[in-house]
This record gives sequence, C-alpha cells and structure tokens, in this order.
Amino acid sequence: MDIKRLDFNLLVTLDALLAERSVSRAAQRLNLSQPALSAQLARLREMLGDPLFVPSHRGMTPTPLALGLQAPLAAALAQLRDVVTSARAFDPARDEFTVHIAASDYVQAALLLDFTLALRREAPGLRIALRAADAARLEAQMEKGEIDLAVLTPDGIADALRSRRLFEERYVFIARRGHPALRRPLDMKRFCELEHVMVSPRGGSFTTPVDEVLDAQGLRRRVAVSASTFHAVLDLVERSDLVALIPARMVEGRAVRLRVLAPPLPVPGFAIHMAWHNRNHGDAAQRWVRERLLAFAREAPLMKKTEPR
DNA sequence: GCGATCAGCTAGCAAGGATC
DNA sequence: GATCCTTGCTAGCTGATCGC
Repeated sequence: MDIKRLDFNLLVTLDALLAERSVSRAAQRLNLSQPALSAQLARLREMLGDPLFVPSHRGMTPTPLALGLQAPLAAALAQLRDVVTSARAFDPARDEFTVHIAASDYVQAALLLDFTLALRREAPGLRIALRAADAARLEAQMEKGEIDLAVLTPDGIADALRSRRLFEERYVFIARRGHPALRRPLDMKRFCELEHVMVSPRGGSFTTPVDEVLDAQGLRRRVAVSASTFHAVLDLVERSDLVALIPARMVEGRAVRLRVLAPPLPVPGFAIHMAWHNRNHGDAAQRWVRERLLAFAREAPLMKKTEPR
C-alpha cells in the first residue's frame, strides 16, 4: 500500500466505527452525516479489501480483520494525539476547557470538592464535571471521551488504563459527641456491642473486611444499618447512637459534632489512585489537571490525630 | 431504526494559457 | 521562469429516498 495515498481521516473513522459499532452513531461522534460516514466506510472497505463490518440486528458487527486492527489502531491514534497535543502550548490562566472526573461520594467529599475550588482559582476558564464512578463502565466511558479522569481504588481500574497512586487512606472510629457508651475507654467488647452503620456502595451488604478480621478473632459486631454513601453514614452517626468506621478524610472539619477515635482493632486501609485513558495521556490540559491533582492529594491536610480511646 | 445509495452542490487541486 | 487566472475534474458533503 502506498502510504502517500492513504487518507488518515479514514483511520479516525475506523476507530469511531469500532468504538460505536454503528454507522449512525460513529457519524454523530465525528460530526458527520450518516451518508458521509457510510461513504468513508466504503472507501475503507476498498482500501483494506475487507467488508470490515457486517450488518447485525442492531448496528454493525466487526469482521475479524476489523477486530484485529482495533488495539493497534487505538494505540497509533493515541500516539498521534500525543504528538499534536504535546506541541500545543497550554495556559491554565487563559485557556477554556472542560474536564469530566468520575469518583465515589467519598473521593468527591474527601478530595475533589476542595481540589475543584483550588483549581478554579488557577484556571478560571476551567469547567469541571464531577460524576459518580461506575467501575464496570469506566473503560468504555473513557474510550468514548465521556470521562477524562477517574479517582478510585486500584481494584476498579482496568489494565488498559493508565494510573497513578494519589494517597493512602486509613479508617477511624466515629460516634456523636456525648455518646453514652464512650464515657469509658473503647475496647473490643464495647466496639462489638455498639450498633454500627456501614457503607455498601452497591447496596444491601452488611459485612466489610472489618467483619472478616473480627470473625478471625471469634468476634462479631452489630451492623444495624447499611447505607449507600459515606455522607449518609456521617448524617446517621451525628443524629443517633449509631457508630461507624469511616475513612479519615471524611471527618475533616466535623470534630465539633463527632468524636474521632482510633479503631480498637487493626483495620486495613486502602489506596486511592487516579486513572486515565491513553487518548488523554499527552494532552497538555489533561496532563496539567493530573499534575495538579497529584500535588493537591499529597499536600492536602489529613487528620492525623485521633482522640485516645 | 438502520445502512446504502442517489442527485445536487461546493471546495480543492492540477493543468493550461496569458502576462510580466 | 514566476505569477496569476480560468477551466475541468474529483472528493466529499447534505438531504432525500430506498430496502431490510
């Protein structure tokens, strides 16, 4: 094949078709009309000597050749984007851009809200869209450009994504100020007798790794409420005699209403990473946001002290 | 609802001629 | 030889339409 005759726009078209599996949706994605994209597909078919996509019940199914091209094509286009975007100068004080960040309610409260305010001071033209993280769909959302950056635990990050550790988190024990059970020191027996509220992001679960640690010691705590967000946990603990183990960063600034103690048993903490797609790796604006987030996460004040039990 | 095709339109490009 | 203008061709677009 003579590369001088190759229309590189057709490779972008093929990439969009492989992502969307539909001529109409690929056309929408590229801001072209459906006939224009259909014609480009016809030229791709002629160029590669393969049907590339065959009609199926809903949309188009890629042929083995098209599927085989998907990964190397995506990598090549990402490299091309790197070449172009890294050459573009980026000025946070003047440029206008939007970044879509996916994270859990914990990460949003513990890190991203303050980060958003700090970032806006440096980049007034910046728009930030905070979205709920869905680990199962994350890679596809990033591939489509719906999500630029995700902040989550490493087990939710697909191998194909790039990632970097932001910080380590630990759990603290919380109860409302004036809780009658905490007039005496908190030991394991009292810890297990108290009524707990825990987080189950997918809903319905009443056990966490803490319960496995307790189980190994032949102990059991009473989980009375399972909530879907950490905010609900904080609210319930502040308004009742329920207690909870909660990531330390969640209780920053709540010392007036809450007592924060070290847990009476070793509770494994967790790491928070940021993840991004190869397509954004070289983009100057995206890179700036990632660098600022990394610096912010490592500088952000973390409640290091807990009351003595 | 979807992809493919057609007719008509526009923009870009190469070739050829005129002018300096 | 360089530059400018005209002309014809081609690629690619859109809206309309067809068949599945």
